Amino acid sequence: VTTQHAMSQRGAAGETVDEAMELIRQRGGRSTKTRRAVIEALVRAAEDHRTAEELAVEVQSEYPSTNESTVYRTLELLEELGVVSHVHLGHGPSQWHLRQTHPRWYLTCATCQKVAETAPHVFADLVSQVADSTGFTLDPGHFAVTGTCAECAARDRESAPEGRRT
Amino acid sequence: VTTQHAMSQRGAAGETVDEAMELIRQRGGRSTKTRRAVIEALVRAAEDHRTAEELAVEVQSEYPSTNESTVYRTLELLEELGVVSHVHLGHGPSQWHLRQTHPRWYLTCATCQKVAETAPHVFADLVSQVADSTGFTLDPGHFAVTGTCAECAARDRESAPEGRRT
DNA sequence: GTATTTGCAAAAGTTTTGCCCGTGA
DNA sequence: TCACGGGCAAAACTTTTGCAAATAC
Repeated sequence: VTTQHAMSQRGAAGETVDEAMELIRQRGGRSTKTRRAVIEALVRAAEDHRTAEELAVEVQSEYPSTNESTVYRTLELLEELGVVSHVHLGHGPSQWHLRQTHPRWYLTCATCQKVAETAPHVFADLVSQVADSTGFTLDPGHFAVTGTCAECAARDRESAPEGRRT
Repeated sequence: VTTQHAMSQRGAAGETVDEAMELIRQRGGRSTKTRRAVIEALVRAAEDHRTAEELAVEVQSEYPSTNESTVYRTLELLEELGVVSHVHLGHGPSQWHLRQTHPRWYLTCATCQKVAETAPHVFADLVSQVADSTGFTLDPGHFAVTGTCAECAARDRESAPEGRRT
């Protein structure tokens, strides 16, 4: 799930953190070590995702008393500020990441749980067609689209061409 | 969320139920009143969705002692048999329905929770492009795609053109 | 100094599991 | 008969909430 061009979110890594803290302050919030540590952990994750629990563990390595509920509250705040987003990749917990400048679609294999991302242009026509026919503006990255990856499809084709599990 | 052509799943309503019970028996399972009642409730739901809890309430009106865990176990069994599917329309509980012969995509408005369905042809190009570029066979109906409906987009445009909530 | 954040503990919401009795074939 | 299914209670898992103590400004 990791790709290239790691942290070109909005300048260098440190900038992202400082800008986020600045946004919090502008909004009347306070700049705390825990909040900064959560953002830093997400910057380190780069193009990867992290669950709230994983972030809590990471933050705790620096500030051991950090509670998971604080991480949840911080993520909620950062999401309101547009700094982070969460995506549902499957049946497990939400996955968090810095908000991307280029939205993407996530595909998860219903059989092996592998996650693939797709280039935005693949969806461009779809987005405009849906907008025209239904008035909906699609927000691609919030729920993954499930499917079956090439390998699992090949394997399934041999054994049981019946039923469908997810 | 209800549309026309109610129960043309595979023949008439009763047939669907009998066929499902037959599948259960073929597999070595037993034909019980509770299992039949769950399928009947889904047939009555037609094109609509039901949560496990809603199904439990409905079944309990006929068999009051029915437990929710039995409904979950029945749904799991029926899903393995390919009779029913569940879809995640948003952050709430799974939504269940008879497996459709025509798969569809669900769009949920992240702001007002409204659910729209789209004609499959809108996604046809997407499905083949994704297959070509990634090898994934998309299974459209398992996770809804979120977005913003026309009304909510209009309302948002007036007040806060900033941030993004979901 | 005081409003905001945090840790802690408990609860909420959905789904799963263990166990033992009841039921279908 | 006897393996399978169901009721019940408890647990698992993720997330939210209330409250008092700690912290930022």
